[in-house]
Amino acid sequence: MTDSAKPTRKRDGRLREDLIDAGVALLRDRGADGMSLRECAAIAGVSHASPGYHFGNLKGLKTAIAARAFRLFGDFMLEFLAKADSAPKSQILAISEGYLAFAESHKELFLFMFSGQELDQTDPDLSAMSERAYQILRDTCAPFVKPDSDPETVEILVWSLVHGYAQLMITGKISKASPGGKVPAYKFLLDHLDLCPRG
Amino acid sequence: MTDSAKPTRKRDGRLREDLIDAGVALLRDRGADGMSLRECAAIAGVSHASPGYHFGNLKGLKTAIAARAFRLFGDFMLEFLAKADSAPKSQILAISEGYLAFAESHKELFLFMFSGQELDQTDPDLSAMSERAYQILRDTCAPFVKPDSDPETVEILVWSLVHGYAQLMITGKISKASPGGKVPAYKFLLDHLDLCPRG
DNA sequence: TCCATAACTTGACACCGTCAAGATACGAAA
DNA sequence: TTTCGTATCTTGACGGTGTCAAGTTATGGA
Repeated sequence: MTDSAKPTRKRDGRLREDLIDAGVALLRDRGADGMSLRECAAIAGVSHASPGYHFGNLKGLKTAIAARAFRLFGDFMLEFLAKADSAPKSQILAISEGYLAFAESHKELFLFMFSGQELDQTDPDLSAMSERAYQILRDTCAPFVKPDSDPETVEILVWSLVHGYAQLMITGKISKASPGGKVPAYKFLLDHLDLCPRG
Repeated sequence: MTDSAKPTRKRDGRLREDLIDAGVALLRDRGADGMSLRECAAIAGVSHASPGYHFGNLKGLKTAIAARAFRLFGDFMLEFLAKADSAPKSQILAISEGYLAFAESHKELFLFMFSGQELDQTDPDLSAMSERAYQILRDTCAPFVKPDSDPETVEILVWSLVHGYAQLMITGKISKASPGGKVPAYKFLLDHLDLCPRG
């Protein structure tokens, strides 16, 4: 027997991923308001009520899309981390570069994730992927946390700066990029944070 | 004759404000997805197509709501500025307190403004009100801009920190408030910014 | 008095999310 | 091999939504 209640019919569970793919594509092409269960169904080539079966409701599909987005988001940061040297400051810069690269190359997803959409915050996939992303930040900030200090302070400092920069960047409010592009501009900002690794 | 094409009929232009009021109320009570042209019309006591006449389409109403929100947002910052002493650092803290007070007391509006909603960015009201809000930040940051430096650097630093903090605060991601509440916690963060007023 | 027009209504249309009910196909059981 | 249970998907319906066209009403000016 199969070892669990895994889907066994028709598309063998492939449809769920296809529907998320369709949702991501619609999000990219038409924005959050242009995505609908029925349009996703049409793109995936199934009937209009099929997404409802798999995701319960629109909120369910949006939650699945957000989970996928957070996974990709974490992947970006890990990828840049792996390419950087191990000095704490370099690592901070690396996750920031990953953060900004994701925001720029997946603008719609980035806005969607942080736009206060109605999502099912109890969904295990979504919470696992967003926890994972936050843990990457937490780990990278750890060397800067002073022994008897709250880790949250450093985390909020770094997160706020990079997130704010990303938001201003993708909404076009950062007009004049520094010579050398946006990452050098961000690095310049980062130098204004009072951060020093302990020990 | 009247001096322009000002509204002269029936509700004498009061309806437009009533519809925005209704939209703000719906936004507060049911979130962005719970607001509709038809529901606003019902609350204001007019027919379902009346909002379309005044705002063109849903995007138009959302734009008008965002403009109102930015005005209120600026008012908050100005109010806190007026109560603070004139030392540059105190002024920075004051607009930050206004920023955080607005985010906390008008959470739905705050999320709406910065959620990448489809808004008509060419709308004169919206751009005037968001420009005004940004100008308050700009003016307050001015004393910290070094003579041959880009003002944007300080502005992005301050804005990112307070905006990131606000976002984390209202989405419940800042768990343990410092003793004394959230503003002292923010002030503690602010001290980690490498800011010093020029001569 | 008449008229142009702003302000609003009515009615229609396509699209949407959601639900109930039916169809289908496959693994397991006999 | 036949039967059966169930996961998967379809069909059809419902009320709600944005938007448009056309009609109505009221008012200030000619």
